[in-house]
Order: sequence, then C-alpha cells, then structure tokens
Amino acid sequence: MTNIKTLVLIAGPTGVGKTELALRVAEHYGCPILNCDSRQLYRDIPIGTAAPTAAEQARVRHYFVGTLDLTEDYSAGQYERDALALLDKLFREHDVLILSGGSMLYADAVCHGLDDLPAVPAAIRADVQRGYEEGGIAWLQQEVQRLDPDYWTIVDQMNPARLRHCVELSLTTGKPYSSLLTKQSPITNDQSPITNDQSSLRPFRILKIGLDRPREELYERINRRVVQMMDDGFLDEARRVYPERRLNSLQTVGYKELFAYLDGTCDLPRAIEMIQQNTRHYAKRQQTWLRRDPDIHWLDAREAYEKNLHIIDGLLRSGGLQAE
RNA sequence: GGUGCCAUAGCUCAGUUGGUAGAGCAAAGGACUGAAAAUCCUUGUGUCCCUAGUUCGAUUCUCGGUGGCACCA
Repeated sequence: MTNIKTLVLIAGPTGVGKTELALRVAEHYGCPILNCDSRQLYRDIPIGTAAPTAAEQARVRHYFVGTLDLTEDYSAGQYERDALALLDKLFREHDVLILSGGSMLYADAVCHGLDDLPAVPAAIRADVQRGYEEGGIAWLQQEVQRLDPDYWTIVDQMNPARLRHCVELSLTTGKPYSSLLTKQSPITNDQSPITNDQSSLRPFRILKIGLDRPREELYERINRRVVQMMDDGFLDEARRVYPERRLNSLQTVGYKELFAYLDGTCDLPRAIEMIQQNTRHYAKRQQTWLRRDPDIHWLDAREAYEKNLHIIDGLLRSGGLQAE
C-alpha cells in the first residue's frame, strides 16, 4: 500500500487527440478526468468547444465540464483553487487522476501555482477600462510607468492585457504589481519524467504528458473538425448565445467568426475559413507554450492508444508508483 | 482566327526613368502570473513566365513563343 498520488496532465494542441487518450488512460486506471480547458468549463457551448460528449462522459466521470454559466467571471486563479480542492478530495479514493486540456495557463496554475492575488473590485476594473478606452494604450503605459516602474522594464509594453492587469492590481493593493509576484518561472529543468521539484508545493506528483503530431496533419484534422462542428449544429448553438456575444466567455474561436456572419459582416464560407485559420493559430500558440516546458514527456498522437497508454503506465511505475 | 491588356513572394498586387525588388494577407518563430480559445512581439531571395536581341548591365526596352483575361469575328 502506498500513499503516493500522481496527477497525470495530458496536454497538447487543440485537435491533436487528447480527449480519446485521456479516456483510455482514465478507463485503465478507473479514475475520473478533470477538464483543463477554459472554454469547456462553460455550459451551453459544447459543440464549438469540442467538449466531451454525453457518450464520452458516460465512459468516464468528468469534472469541470459545463459547470459555469456563460455570464460567470472566472480566472486561472479561481481554477487553481477549485482544482486543488477537488484533487484533495478525489485523491482520497484514487492514486491516479487525470488533468486533460489545452489551456496551459490553467494547467500551469494547477501544477505550479500562481501568486495569491486579491480580486479586483468592480469599480477599479471599470476605472481602468474607461482610462484605456479614453486614453488608449498610451494611458496604460503611463500608468504602469507611474505605478510600477520595475515592471515597466520587463513587461510586454505593447500588450494592453498585460498593462491593464498590472494597473488593476497596483491600484487594488496600493503596491506595485511586480512586488506581489514571488514565484519563479514555473519551468524547471528536471530530468525526471515526473516533476518532483514541486513536492514541497503540491501534495502529489505530476506526470506531464504532451501529445503532438506533425503540423500538417494537425491542421488537416482541425480543418475537418470545424466542418464536422458545422454539421453538428454549431451555427444553431452560436445563434442561441448570440445575444450574449459580448461576454468574455464568448470571446472564443468559432463564436467570434459566426457572430460576424450573424452580424452580416461576413459570409458563411468565409466565416468557416476564418474559424479554421484561427483554430490553427491557437494550436500553434499552444505548441509554443508546451515546447518550452522541459518536464513534458512527449507522445506521438499517431501511435495506437494502447502503445501510448503503455508508455504512460511505464512512466508512472518508473516514477515510483506501486502496482495496484 | 484577329486585336488589346496582363504574366513579379503561397495568394492579391505595387515597383524598378535599365543597375536583380516590397506592401497587405497567408505562413513561420517567439512571449505569456486571475479575461488565456484571451492579448501581444518578431520575420519578406523570389528562376520578377520562357527564348533571342539591343546594352557594360534586361525583371524593366525590342522580336518571337507560351499561358490567362477581354473584345471582335
């Protein structure tokens, strides 16, 4: 009997085949799957986010799928807290748990942790938003230079999202944003397939699996999947949530483009092409993120599920997990 | 069949008064600490359609060819 608990992260670009591999691994270990996809968390948009289907959820118990209302504000920090609480509970009954999804900030939040930052009051958020709308990025740049000169030297100075976050947190806490950040870069250089450098941080081990396949093949799968989504009723789904298109939860590849079609600013074939292209861009960004993480153990998505499952099983055992 | 126009980056095109060329899009690379399927940064060598001529030098001018488009038969 062992108390070693292991979280298996199954990551990879969208459309690579994570869902089925995660299901196979989960079935093998008899464990549930925690979704780590920031959009599949939301209800009412299962087609466009390629969320696990009812049939797939009947095979394996899923968490964090369709649990949020589209109107809810959510964040990587909230996800970290929610996921850690759930992991703590589920590890009482399981030695292995699976975290599957492509939102790498969310995955890193669970695996490495974010700094504990306060929520931004609505009034401050509104003030910063107004300042940005009226003064443009120049206003954000001035505010960052004024509130957090250290951060200004390292921040991506042309990126409104980064600047805005710094301004919001600096105003909220009354301290420079950068002074709130204590954690080092989450990426380490550990030779072990299982990241044990986090043992002091997390009460479980983490095995990071990256699933990938040749770019050309991945793009072909993405293009086909978009066509399949349209056949499955993606447009009707988009039409249903169209009235709420301003919500953050709907600033999502697929919906943006179909909203443009529903607005009449784009014809449908063009919208579909743009969904395919933007999904390819998204997959590419995910690959960029994953490539710099030396802890990831890469698997070839073209291989049979049985073979990849066998490799994962071997990694878990060599990492010290006792046979069940 | 005749006449005219066009042929330059993966695509749409600009340009070189003759000194081997550059935009948009696509594509590629990168960043990423609570909106992350978000947000942002970087990257432009290509037989300038082919052959022959004029010229020190032709992608540019001329003859011919090939392909495309339009109009006339």
